[in-house]
Amino acid sequence: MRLTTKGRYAVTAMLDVAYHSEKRPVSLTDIAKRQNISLSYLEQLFSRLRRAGMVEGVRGPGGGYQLSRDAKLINIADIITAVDEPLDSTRCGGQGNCQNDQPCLTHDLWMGLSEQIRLYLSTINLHDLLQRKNVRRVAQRQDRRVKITAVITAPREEAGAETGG
Amino acid sequence: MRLTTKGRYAVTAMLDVAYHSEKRPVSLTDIAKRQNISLSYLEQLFSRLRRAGMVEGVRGPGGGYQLSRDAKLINIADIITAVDEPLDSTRCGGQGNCQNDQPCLTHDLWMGLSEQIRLYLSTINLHDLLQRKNVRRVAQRQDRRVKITAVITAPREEAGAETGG
DNA sequence: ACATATCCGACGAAATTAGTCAATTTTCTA
DNA sequence: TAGAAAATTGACTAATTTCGTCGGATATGT
Repeated sequence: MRLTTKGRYAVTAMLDVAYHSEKRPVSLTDIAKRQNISLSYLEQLFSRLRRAGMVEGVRGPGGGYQLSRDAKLINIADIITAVDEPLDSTRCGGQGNCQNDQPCLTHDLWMGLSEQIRLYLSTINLHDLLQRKNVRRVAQRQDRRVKITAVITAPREEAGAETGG
Repeated sequence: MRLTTKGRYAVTAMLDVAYHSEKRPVSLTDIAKRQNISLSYLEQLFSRLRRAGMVEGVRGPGGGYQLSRDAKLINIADIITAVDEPLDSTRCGGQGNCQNDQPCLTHDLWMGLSEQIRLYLSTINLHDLLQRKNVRRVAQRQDRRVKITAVITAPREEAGAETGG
């Protein structure tokens, strides 16, 4: 279980989808604005998330992504492993070939740690996260800051007060 | 608490010191051979470990490094934080400035995870690790494979069978 | 004196991560 | 049917980190 910013972005984006996709799919453009992640990078991430069966893409205007199953059934560990390359074998992680085809001195230690992390993150699912007060507060702040493109054919409005907080 | 190969190398090297330094200091050259870590990289790591007060360097022939306190009093979390830059502030780790001076959506989640990892690694010290059967077995295998420079003025021996496994 | 070995800092290559760009396909709406 | 919205794909680039090298300086045992 590797921990990189890639995985963190993925979890953040999935949380955004879980929070906003009850009525309609969530476009990556909206996620990009709210979460300050580049659209192109989100495309990469959701390509993997989709192939991992965690989200479904809906094409065309008004489309976007939505969870492919209940938020309670998607835990954080799943999301992270979905977007990170499974290069457990190259590093000391997978097999015990860390030192000339033999396990290195601390092989078991890192295996145990990896398992600990996985266990911890497996206990947390998207639904749980959304219940947390801090998460909801941040999500509401983001919604206020960013005018999304929810109404499809709405006339272009001059959204004032962009710079303010 | 970041987890990189740097930290893994440091823990491995410290474990090597703990295992071998009961009688005399352990030279970085020996660690390099046993653990397959480059001497120059070890110098970097031990520079930090020394400044963190975990090891003491002994100069001159027969010198090397030894633990500065009992192996029971050195835990894994300490070692890793000693060699890794404390760039918690730049990443989402330290303050809550992950998104425009505000905490990002998953800030608390990563803080909690970080704490979990730290707690887990704090419970393991070098002495504990050395008691593990797998660790001892690997250490003994390494000792057989590598002829160390224990005897200072020993005549140079042609150590054969280098390419094999 | 000399060899061993820590100590120190700067440098550079290789690997990995993060992010961009360009193009295609699908689907909705008019 | 045209046009726009949006997913989908893959190659490419930039930035960062890791890993390792080099050249020295200092200390110390024989």
